[in-house]
Amino acid sequence: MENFTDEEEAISVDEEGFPSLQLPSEKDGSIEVAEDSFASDFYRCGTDWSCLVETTDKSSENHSHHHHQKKLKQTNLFQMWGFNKVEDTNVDSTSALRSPNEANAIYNTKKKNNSKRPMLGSIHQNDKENHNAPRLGPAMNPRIGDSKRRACPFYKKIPGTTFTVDAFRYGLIEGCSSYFLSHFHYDHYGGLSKGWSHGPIYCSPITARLVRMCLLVNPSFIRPLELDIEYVIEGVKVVLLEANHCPGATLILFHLADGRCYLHTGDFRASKMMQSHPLLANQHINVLYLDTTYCNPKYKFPSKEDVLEFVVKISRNYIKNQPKTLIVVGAYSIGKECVYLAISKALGVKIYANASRRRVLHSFGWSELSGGLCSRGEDTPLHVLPISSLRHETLKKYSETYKRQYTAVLAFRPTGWTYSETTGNQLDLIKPNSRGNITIYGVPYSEHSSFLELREFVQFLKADKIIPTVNIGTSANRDKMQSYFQNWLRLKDS
DNA sequence: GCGATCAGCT
DNA sequence: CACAGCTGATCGC
Repeated sequence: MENFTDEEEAISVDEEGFPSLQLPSEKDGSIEVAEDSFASDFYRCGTDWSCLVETTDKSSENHSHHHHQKKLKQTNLFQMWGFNKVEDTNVDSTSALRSPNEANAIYNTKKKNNSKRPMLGSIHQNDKENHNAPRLGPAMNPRIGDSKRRACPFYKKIPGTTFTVDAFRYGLIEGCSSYFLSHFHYDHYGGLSKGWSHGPIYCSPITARLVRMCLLVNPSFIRPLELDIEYVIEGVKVVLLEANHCPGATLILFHLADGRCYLHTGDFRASKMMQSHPLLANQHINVLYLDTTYCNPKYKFPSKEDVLEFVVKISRNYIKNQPKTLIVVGAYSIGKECVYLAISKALGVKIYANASRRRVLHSFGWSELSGGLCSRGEDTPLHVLPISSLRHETLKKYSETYKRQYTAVLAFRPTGWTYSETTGNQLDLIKPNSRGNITIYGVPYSEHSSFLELREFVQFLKADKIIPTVNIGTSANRDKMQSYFQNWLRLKDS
């Protein structure tokens, strides 16, 4: 995922998504720092971004620099970049006029699968970066000139190339001739639709199929790349690697002609397998664009295998005690298939999913999964439902349909993580939410790296520079993450 | 009228 | 908390 949640001080940026440089021009009034020199300075520096302060600007960081060093490093840096508090005079004037959204969605029984919605109900309509971070101000959400369109943020652009990653919601990006898509989740493909015409889209074969099937993008723009194969695109060697996230998700490795090497993780869950991958094992990485979703020590969760084992164990127990139990697994779009597949295999039952979901699941070309699907809910006690319907009321209503066959409902909500200080790694401490004959388990089946997995990956890769791509909405978060990276690499080296 | 985008919410 | 959206309202065309 990629989102910004916290508030951010208002910051100004240029049209490239780089923070705008508004240096006090005491020399001659003209700012001579060209955009690319700024960009290259940015990318040249290591994980210690503060080196930019010294090399580029000395005037704006003179006072109180020495005592609060740690705290002010990035603050000063961002100040240097023009990340100053500025008045947000450019507020979208129309937004103030909009009537407040009453959001009174009590019970909407209207059916919604009849329209041309691409896949599991409606899948492309909203935009997380937009609404979760509108107060980022123009910072990471820059707008181009007066228009309402945001500019592509700098960390989605691969320096030294004409490539961007997961940057479809910015219209035509100047200087971008190839658009990479790391995986098929809304917050990454947002902006892609039938009318896309801004350039070729490079992605894995599975993602390519989904882009065509679900978004109806013109196939002439879709360029599937096999995993683990080196392609040369505009003089840059590119390889997609398995990301261990959702089906079709990839890491993207860029080998520039000048020898520089960049790795973009998209969304991923770091694993030991990645460390033995021949293309990563002995590869010096200059810049790592890192999925930092759980880059905080409070996020400790078990391996996928442990969670699957737990889910299977619970399912078996329920069936044993209550043979007439309907098992429901929640899922949104793609991802977490293993949860219901594991139950299906353990209990020897088929998996029911609605037609649109089946279409998507079949498109993976994963025969084990395809073979386990069935199209009639009456034929199996294992159902996949949208995660939004995993609530007591909804499940109760749903089970009414099958009341002849089932007297109880056991539901699993693989929420990525279920936070509980005490639970931690110990799955057995997970308490289900039960009401009547409906039981809902939240299980920490994550498709992002845990804090420790992230640390291990970073220490393995030893990239010169790390650019986090998630939770970067506040300078406090950015500072915190950079200091983790520094510690991880310092302790490892010395 | 349609697709895209918005705020609010989970 | 924050996963990866969902929903209804509104905007631009």
